[in-house]
Amino acid sequence: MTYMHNDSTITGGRRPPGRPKDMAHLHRRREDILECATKLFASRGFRNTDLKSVADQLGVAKGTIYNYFDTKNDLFFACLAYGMQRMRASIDHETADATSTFQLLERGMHAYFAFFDANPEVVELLVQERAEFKSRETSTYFQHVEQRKSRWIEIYETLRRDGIFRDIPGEKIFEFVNHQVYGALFANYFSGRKQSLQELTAPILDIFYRGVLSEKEQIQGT
Amino acid sequence: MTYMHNDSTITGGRRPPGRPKDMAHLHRRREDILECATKLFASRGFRNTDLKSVADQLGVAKGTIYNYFDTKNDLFFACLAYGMQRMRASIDHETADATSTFQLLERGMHAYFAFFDANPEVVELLVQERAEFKSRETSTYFQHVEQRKSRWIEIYETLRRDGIFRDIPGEKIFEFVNHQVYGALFANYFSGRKQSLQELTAPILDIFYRGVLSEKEQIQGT
Amino acid sequence: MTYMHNDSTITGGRRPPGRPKDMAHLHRRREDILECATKLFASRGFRNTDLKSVADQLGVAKGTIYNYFDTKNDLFFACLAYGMQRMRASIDHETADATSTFQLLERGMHAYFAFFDANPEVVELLVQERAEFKSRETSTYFQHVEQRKSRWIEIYETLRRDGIFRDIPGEKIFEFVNHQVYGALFANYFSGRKQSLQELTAPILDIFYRGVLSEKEQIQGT
Amino acid sequence: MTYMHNDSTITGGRRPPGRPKDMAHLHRRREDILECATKLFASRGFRNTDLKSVADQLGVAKGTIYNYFDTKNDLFFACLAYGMQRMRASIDHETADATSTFQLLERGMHAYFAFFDANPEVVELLVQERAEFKSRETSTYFQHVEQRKSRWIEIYETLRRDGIFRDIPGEKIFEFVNHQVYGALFANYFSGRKQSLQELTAPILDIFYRGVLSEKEQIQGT
DNA sequence: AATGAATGAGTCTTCATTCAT
DNA sequence: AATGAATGAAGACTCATTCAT
Repeated sequence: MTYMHNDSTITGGRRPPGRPKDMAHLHRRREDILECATKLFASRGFRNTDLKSVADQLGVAKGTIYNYFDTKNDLFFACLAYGMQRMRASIDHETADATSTFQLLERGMHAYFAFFDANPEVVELLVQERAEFKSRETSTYFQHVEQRKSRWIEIYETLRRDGIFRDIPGEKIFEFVNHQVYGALFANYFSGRKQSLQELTAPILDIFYRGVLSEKEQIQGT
Repeated sequence: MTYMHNDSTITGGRRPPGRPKDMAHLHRRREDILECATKLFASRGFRNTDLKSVADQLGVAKGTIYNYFDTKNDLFFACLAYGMQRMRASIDHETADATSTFQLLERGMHAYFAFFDANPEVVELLVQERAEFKSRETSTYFQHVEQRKSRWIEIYETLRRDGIFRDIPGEKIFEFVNHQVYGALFANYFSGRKQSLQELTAPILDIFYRGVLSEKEQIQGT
Repeated sequence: MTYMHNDSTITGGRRPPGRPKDMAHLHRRREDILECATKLFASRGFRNTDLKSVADQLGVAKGTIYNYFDTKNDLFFACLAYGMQRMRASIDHETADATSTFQLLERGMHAYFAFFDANPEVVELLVQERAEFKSRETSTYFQHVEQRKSRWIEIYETLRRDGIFRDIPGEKIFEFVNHQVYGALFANYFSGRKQSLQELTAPILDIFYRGVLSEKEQIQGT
Repeated sequence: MTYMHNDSTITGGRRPPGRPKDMAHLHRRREDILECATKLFASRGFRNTDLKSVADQLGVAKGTIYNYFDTKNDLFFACLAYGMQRMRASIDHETADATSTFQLLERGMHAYFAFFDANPEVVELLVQERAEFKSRETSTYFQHVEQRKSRWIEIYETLRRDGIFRDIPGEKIFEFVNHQVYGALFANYFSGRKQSLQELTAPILDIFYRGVLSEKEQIQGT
């Protein structure tokens, strides 16, 4: 049942003339193109990838890609959006049933790292975006960050009010965490070492919660 | 037209007899090209910057650039090296007379941030490098990081041995700090907000040393 | 969506039994395509009109057009032929019952101008033909002219023999008239002024018959 | 003396560095391109001429053309302007020392026809312009016509005031003449017959001045 | 050393045409 | 008969690089 015919026996109306559209096929092909293009953009860079090579890789003609995306730029932005959407879905899914704030933070960070461990191309796409499209005021990634920002700040402020966190503005904490995961992400893929990010979750949270100073020093430092 | 320097103000002395072979001029022009190219590569991106525009901006012919650099790629890598060299010099200068480990860490981070506050183009160059030259195994920046790595790890290990730092491997700490400053750097310039990085030094170190948990919580957590 | 005609209003009668083989529909659709294509070719130019836009305008798929015309070129030539045929029909109709030579000339010129006042697209088609299909030895329009030529020359020769026209070869007169109407036609539409051509009939004939010189001068000039 | 060096012995100033510009060469090459492109645009049509073929014909690389003209459209308009400029120069030259109005009219018409006899490509360019660039409100040719219009109308009005021409508005006469020459021009080249236009001058003026009706008829018609 | 005209390989994009359904 | 996704040849334009002067 891969075909989605207009079933005249159900609609009772007249069947439109001509070959019916195979929506499933269209949708699948669109995603094939996105996935293939994402991989090539990521591995060679946006400017070093010509659509001919995307088409070749897919086993279709160059013109076919233009049936799905108007320009090379459009295709790129669609890849970006597709990647970010998958990232959000992945994180949301993993954090959906967290029962405590600490669990939420841990699962969120873990899901974030896990996603990029599994989809390193998406990081490359973010880099490509900033490299090629300087005119765009904010990057796609930061639009995502801004969306989540207030929610996290609220969480941190609550922990602070409850005496669980020290007296540090929620925004500062957010920034700290944000920089840490962002730095881990980019450092890892920029450096060319393809080590696991997920494993960083525990050590990061340890230092984040307790700092590096020994108990003795912390007391003295007060 | 800014490249017509009065060389005597630089050499300060009389011209030697015979054919001058004006090395100062050559050197100065080389740097002019590097600075101009850096700005353009940073603001428009490597691929969106053609050498004609670099030449125009300098008030020089395109061919002249080829007298100083063999290819566009070479020019780019020279810009990168020039930027990194200035970064190293700047940090080294600021940290030269630190009297304690804590001071070294603070001054180092501050100098690092201060440099990029003053030279944001260099960050862009690092991004451009990863975007365009995927083949290069490690980025210029990470070559720098690797150079300094062992020195910092040693410092952290000493602090750990002396009971000043908790029992965390020096490498983990190094990674944490590294990710933090790297994340701050990129997050700031990627996001398009051109806020000051220097101001981050204190809050970062505060959390880095003491963590976010309140005293009460830290004891309970033990 | 204007192509869905109620065929019964055209045939006026009941559908014959058996497979209808709806010829009227086919014929009507062919003309719809011709009219739509004519308009687009005329307003955008042959090369700037893609068949997709013709199909879109008709509310039909691109492939449908290929059921009626083999190639884009064929479609264009069919538009041209359709326009010329309508022109001939229009002129023939208007001049059918002329009772004198002078009336024939006047009505013919008027009908000619009236047709192009009402169907300016046809002029554009003639221009497009010469612009794109240089290889064709003679243009469609001149095939038409050649057809009528001998008839007019005969008329002019008769008037000359009868002493009504001066002693000028019929061919020269034909050429003069031809150039005048042709020039008026193109000048008008090329210039972008969409003024009425019909109104030119009287002033043209006046000068054509009597010249511009005053009586006194004509006598002197003899 | 084909080179135009900056002669330091004359200017007394410093010679600018680098290879001096050879203005004569640049100018000559520009014209070579214009002439070659004009011929190809005229013989194949604008859309059927790719710049590669222009370059090949000239024995230069495609890129060279782009050093002289920014786009294919620009090149086309430059060809058009170049042709019109030569036309104006030619007519002006031939009519410069006309001693009477009649002589001016005759020489003007003759020069006009002679130019297009010698440069039929220019007509084709005018056709191409209307075929491809419909958006342009008025064609290059009609801009020329408008420029000359008032001058001719004045001449016709004077002849009318002096009783040499009949009582016909100068504008009507201008239009008549304009249509006649324009029609002759286009009819000739559209028809594919490459007959001489110059020879039309006399018969045209004959009918224009005296009309086709015999003396007898003219008197009766009054 | 400096100049800048010339080069031509490399790419994006368009669109007439085909054909399976 | 109608549909519209797929095709791929064609062509405009860019720009790093060369080299004669």
